[in-house]
Amino acid sequence: MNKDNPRHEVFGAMQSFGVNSVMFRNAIGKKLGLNITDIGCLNYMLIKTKSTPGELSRYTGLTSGATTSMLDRLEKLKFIRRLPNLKDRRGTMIELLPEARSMILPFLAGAQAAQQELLKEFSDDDLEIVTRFVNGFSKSIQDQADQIDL
Amino acid sequence: MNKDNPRHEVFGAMQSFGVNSVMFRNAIGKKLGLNITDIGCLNYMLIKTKSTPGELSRYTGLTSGATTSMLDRLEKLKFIRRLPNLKDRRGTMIELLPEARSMILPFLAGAQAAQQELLKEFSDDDLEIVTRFVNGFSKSIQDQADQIDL
DNA sequence: CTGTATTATCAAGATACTTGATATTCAAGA
DNA sequence: TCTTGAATATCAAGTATCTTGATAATACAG
Repeated sequence: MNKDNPRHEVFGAMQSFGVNSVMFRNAIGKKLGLNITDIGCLNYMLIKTKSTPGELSRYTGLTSGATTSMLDRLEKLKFIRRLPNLKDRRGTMIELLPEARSMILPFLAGAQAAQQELLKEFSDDDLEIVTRFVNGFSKSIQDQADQIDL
Repeated sequence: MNKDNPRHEVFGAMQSFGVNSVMFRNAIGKKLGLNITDIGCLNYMLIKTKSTPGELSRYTGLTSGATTSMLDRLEKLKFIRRLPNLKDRRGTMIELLPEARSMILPFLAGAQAAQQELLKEFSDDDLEIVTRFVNGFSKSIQDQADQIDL
């Protein structure tokens, strides 16, 4: 394992990104007066828009009981709402409310602007390479997570 | 904002990676019988090897009091140890114990193997592009996090 | 249909977190 | 040097959150 080999720097970059992502959402959570669990859930909802308690339970690592009370908090705060799940009458659909989205987006604006600038430094071919790598890397840890859960 | 534009797929890939990272470390934490906070801390320590309570407090989003008791737990479980901070006698250095590392690494092995395979599909030039993009993206959210904290 | 699994919720008890106070040390300036 | 204000980590008390185990409703497989 040669650490001077540029082929290994990319792993470090991915790790740093993971760390910075966490610190980023924690910073937003603190501003909104939310605990770490709740802002983690909202971060996920911001990406997925719709989800279910079961899925959120798997993402957050919480038990189903804790997930219920997390959703109770977020519902009371008008960040999400529960809807009937038409595909499974036992279940519930969780929806991020538009007002919640507009409450969070301002915190992302600066980063998004910087990301648009970053994009200009790369060709379409470049970005195809990046996407392919990141998706591959992402899959490697997703497969491993599934393996561990089995 | 054209969603069919491949220039936007790369953002989705980064988001998915962030989500998968969280689920990955939660899966490992569950196997080790650790709570979400503690596995988050260990994940960070696995990257940094050495840290301080203050730094871990900023990463986890915990207050200093909660950080102290988190470190008490991890110290009792022999995952970390506290050492005197030679550069600041108020402070403490936190060190990941080698035994802890060897306890966690087996869970990463499968993913690391897949990542080595992935690496083969990319040239050095490709990887330089990926690294540059990921670092730039990482910086965009780090800067924004700093901005929010101020 | 019948039995088993899955989904989400609830209540009680266990765990972890926040707040505010404290002691120590640092860093800057008189 | 000596003083002052800030930063480090810890602790104890009170609060918030989480886990566990039980429950009801529905899905799904045989």
